[in-house]
Amino acid sequence: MKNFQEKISEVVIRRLTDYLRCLNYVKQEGKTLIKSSNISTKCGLKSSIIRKDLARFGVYGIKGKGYDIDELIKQIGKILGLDKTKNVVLIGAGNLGTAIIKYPRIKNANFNFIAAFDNNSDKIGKMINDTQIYSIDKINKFIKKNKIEIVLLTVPVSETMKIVDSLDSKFVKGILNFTSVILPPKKNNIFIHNIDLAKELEVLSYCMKKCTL
Amino acid sequence: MKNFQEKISEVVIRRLTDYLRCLNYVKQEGKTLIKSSNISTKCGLKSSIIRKDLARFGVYGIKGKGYDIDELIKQIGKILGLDKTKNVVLIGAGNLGTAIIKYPRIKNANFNFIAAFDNNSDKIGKMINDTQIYSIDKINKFIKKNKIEIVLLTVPVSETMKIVDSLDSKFVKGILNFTSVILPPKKNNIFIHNIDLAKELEVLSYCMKKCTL
DNA sequence: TAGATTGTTAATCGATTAACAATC
DNA sequence: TAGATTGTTAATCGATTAACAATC
Repeated sequence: MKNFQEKISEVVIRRLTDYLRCLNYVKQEGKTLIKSSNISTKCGLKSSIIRKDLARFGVYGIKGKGYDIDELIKQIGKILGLDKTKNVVLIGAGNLGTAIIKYPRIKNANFNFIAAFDNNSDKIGKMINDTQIYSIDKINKFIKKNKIEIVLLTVPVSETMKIVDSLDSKFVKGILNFTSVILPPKKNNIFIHNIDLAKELEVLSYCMKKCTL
Repeated sequence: MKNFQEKISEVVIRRLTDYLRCLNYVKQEGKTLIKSSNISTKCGLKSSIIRKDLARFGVYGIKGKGYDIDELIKQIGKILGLDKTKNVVLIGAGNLGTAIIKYPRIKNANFNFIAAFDNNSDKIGKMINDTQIYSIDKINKFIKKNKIEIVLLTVPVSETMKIVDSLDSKFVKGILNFTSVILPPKKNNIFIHNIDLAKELEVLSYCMKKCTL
């Protein structure tokens, strides 16, 4: 794999995750080689951009044959940083938080929920799958002890800012924010990605409308 | 507003939803005018692209002053098709489905969950907020009667394909798919948007990694 | 009028595509 | 070797930006 300094845009990374999903699917069918044109059909992209994306990271196939599926999965995983298990914690063990912990694909992607936090005393001490719920007071102690870099935020709007500002940025490097509060892309040197469920509904709505114009 | 035939890309629409969120926020503060440079700071974009996006839809401001906030909210809402309340139904009243119905911003965006469907007899007949849960057997009858165009899908992986294929495409025009199953962007003439929670975690993970290279 | 911010242009930048020589 | 698919180029396409004349 190339030791790239080149700037890679987020769209490329998003495509890479699509390739990975496609590859895992095809692997299950028992195949060992895959053509770029095959990934192309499954992902709804042109085959040339797939070859280009891969070559950009120094990932190559076999001319006349295609790509080795296992090798490709391994390489893309490495690019995305999925080769090592990452411990993450969840703050807010409500419906959304519970759903995320149970979300099937997250475990496959090598993310491990080692703890959840909530301020509801009825929930503290309980489990969601294999993940225990702790009091939110313990959050920074836990983060420090376990060197947690990624936090998923699924708390009510009213709690969001307070919690974000309280997180120890010596350890936390990324927040996935599912609350309706729009946070800046970077704060206290922590990367923040906002996921806005309403936005997706708005975009879908527009796409449907555009079609009938 | 311009009667555009021009092709608008999805990135523009996503920005528009950001503007809308920003505008609603600023409106609460009691302001009536907003400068593009102001939206720009809040959304992390260049001011020129904001003016360009708006002008593309024939939405104009006042030179030397800025944009009228109320007018802008109205116009963007119209572009996105949020001016009329849209009835939507949810299939799968588990944790994720429940969380989505309770998601605060969705109501503001003029989407109305008029029903939820599930196959668990313990849930059927119960309510989530103001939304009643019905047996999934009744889904197509309900869709037909209420002319439902948008379906949110939060069912287990194993159920997904069966349900998608069963939906009456004479009425349903869009599916927001939260399951881990990746569906094609269009099927039976229904627009499908996939929301993959694991993907977002992968992308965040890469962004963090890139930064420390 | 003077000051400010828009609307629009032209330049730049980056991403996608088609095509084909290279080669398994 | 013949057939197939890659890796890469050059062309195209579209999106972003800086700059400034227009004008409230």
